[in-house]
Amino acid sequence: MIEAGKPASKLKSEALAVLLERGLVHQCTDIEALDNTLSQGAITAYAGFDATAASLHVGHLMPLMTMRWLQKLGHRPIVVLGGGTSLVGDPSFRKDARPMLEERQIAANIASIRRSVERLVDMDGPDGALLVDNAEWLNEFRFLEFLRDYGSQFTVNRMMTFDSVKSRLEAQMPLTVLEFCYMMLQAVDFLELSKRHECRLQVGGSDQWGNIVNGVELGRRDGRKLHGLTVPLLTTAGGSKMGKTAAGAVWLHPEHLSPFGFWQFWRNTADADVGKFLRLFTELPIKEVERLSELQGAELNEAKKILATQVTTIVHGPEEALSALRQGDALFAGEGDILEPTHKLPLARLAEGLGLLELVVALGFAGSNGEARRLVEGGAVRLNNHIIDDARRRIGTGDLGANERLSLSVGKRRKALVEFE
RNA sequence: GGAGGAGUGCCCGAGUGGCUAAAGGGGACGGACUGUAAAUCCGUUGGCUAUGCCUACGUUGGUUCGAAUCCAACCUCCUCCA
Repeated sequence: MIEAGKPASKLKSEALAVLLERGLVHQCTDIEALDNTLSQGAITAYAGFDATAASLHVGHLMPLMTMRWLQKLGHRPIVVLGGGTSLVGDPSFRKDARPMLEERQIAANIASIRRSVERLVDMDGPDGALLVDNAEWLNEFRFLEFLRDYGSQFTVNRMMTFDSVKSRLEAQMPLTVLEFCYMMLQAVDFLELSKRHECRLQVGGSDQWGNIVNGVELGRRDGRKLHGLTVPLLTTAGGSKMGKTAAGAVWLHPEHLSPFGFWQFWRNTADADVGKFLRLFTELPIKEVERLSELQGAELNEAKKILATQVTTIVHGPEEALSALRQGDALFAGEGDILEPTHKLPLARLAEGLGLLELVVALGFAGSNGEARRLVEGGAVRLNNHIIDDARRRIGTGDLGANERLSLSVGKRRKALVEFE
């Protein structure tokens, strides 16, 4: 296995050297072969994402950053949104028997996700990044045809050797045919992309390893030399899976999480994670990353601000990042207020009479009235900078400050400026 | 195929008829302390139009004034034997 973050002086390709240096490489099907391929000229690489939600989240950022680096170094990224595979539904939570998504919903999700992807990779021009939906080809297959063309290329014997399958079987857990076949679909994706766009590299999370390897092998049987690369599974210094907060996932789409909220997430990084995150999620030179990581004590806070601003710039753009930085400073330097509205609500709602609890829930700071009530009774909620501990408090037009706004905070870190219009 | 054991809240796990919205721990959130960090300490941790009501201990029925707890069937997992 390759050690992430170690300098890779023996490598011929700049791209691989950078990815290794950044800590974006976990496993590779054949590192030397990939190095050769990358050093011989521009190639096309792809990373696939589920279209089950309307936004990607920070967990998707590592493969996306990998795509971004590859593009920066002259290669062409393809982002595949799994319109076809999402239709089948992720089978791993089978107990819920949740309804499989409808095509219309998936199409809406894809449109929404596209906007985030456009920021991370450059999709302009004939050599720009591509965004494709695997439903394009997966929907076209007919069952018998699929079995004959691809089913014949896979042996159950081989598929059983994959950890994802083996661990299930060893634990005597049920593994449905659907799940079992999922890796075939992903393998076919890789082959199709190879045929259609000369794609030669697939990048994914480490849980995708088996699926990726299957694609590489399917390609080989078709006379194609394909490569697979996985990014590490990212955990925080606290050992938990990264990217979840009280409010849920840290979304990339501004409608799901405001750029300021996004900035705050990075600003609150634990000391121990700062260096790792700067390396993985920013494009600062490694020397600068090292300098920043070595800051001690309270000085590290500056590094955290730089981290937050850099990542926010990549995901939301420089204006949003600067504005978030300013807001953070204003808010935490003193008794400052939020500068820009973070939420908008119709004025009519206020006229109808709006309960404080209702407002806290509407802003996403609590999942239910009960939770909001506990926060209020615990003295965590401030309205216009005054603690309100009366859960029955109602908000009226009299609470509005300048510009029809009011500020509301929950705890020290979650703040909103609500504009009524 | 046979025998036995298990399924509890976000996770782990106690509970074998009323005192159980369910011990304890983890996580998460809030408070204190700090540097918007960590560690530590304290509090909270099903929902609601709320001194009440509803939902919840694998599923569906049953016994009982009363069930997570007893019974039956089913589903799933584990262990041992074949």
